Amino acid sequence: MICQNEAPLKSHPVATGRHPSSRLFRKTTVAVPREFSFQECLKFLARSDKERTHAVHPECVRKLIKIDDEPILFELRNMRHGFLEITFLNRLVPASIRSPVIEFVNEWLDLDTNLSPFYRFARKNSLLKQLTTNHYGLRLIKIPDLFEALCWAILGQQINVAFAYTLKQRVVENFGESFVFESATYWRFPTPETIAELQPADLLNLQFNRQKVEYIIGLARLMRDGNVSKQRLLEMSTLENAREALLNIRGVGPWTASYVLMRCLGFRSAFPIEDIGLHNALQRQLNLPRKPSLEEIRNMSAGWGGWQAYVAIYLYRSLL
DNA sequence: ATCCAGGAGTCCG
DNA sequence: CGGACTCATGGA
Repeated sequence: MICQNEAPLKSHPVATGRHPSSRLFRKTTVAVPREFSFQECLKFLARSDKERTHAVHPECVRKLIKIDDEPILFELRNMRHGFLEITFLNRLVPASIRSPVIEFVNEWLDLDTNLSPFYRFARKNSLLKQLTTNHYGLRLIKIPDLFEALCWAILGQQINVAFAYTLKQRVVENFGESFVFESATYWRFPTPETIAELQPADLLNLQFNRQKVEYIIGLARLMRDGNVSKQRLLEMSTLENAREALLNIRGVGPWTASYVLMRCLGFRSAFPIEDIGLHNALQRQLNLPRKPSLEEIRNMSAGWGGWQAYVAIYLYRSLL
């Protein structure tokens, strides 16, 4: 019931008002690329029932974002025939908001990437062949918010993922911004400005250890003060330069840097090779008696044709 | 109970 | 520079 349309709606985009400049939209559409499966993306997004920065339902996903300092709650669903439908739930929006939302969706689900070369490449490699067959159409699902991506990686260091989601849920519900719609609450990850002002005890109470508290508050201050920004990282010409900049952040080591290069900054050749979850996934996919060594993985991944980040996402997916 | 978990910083030689 | 130690708690 949550995902049903409330009222009959005209074909998209639904506009009101007489003048083009004042048109308001309730819905819009996004074209999807080849090699795309909305259900595979939903499955990935639904990994944890403790995730609060989006809400997955059987046929759709809802997310709260902010555009021009305005909260925008939208719903994404499959339309078939190569389109996704975006419904603006909390208000009608002008084109000046519709465009950035479409842009956000494109980035979130990595819709601008042509996966045909990857899928052709994968046919020649038994591991990649089985991953792309089993999870056809899965995209590199991003965490577009740099602060959220870095915090999520830091939270995930050296603890099991289930507990990491518990910690993330607590941070979001204690310090994030929320919006209530139809008696459900939707959340945004807290801003650096908010976290930068916290006392260590605020996070220790949520069962963070002292290291993570120090890392996350320090990171929040760096970002609040403009010393670290997504734009600056994206302006760096190469993966190596962005990686160096990330490694300068206290609490960000090789794994976290690669993870964020992949999940937030969209570098398709980034690969968090130290990731225990990926080691387990590789062991299972390759039927190995033990986890592969770093050197074995380095050798394998060197042959993944610049699609390492996609391989990582498909490997994570294989664990669900 | 015991071991592991989608690591990173520090210290030591 | 490479290796050992510490952090610190939930899940299985």
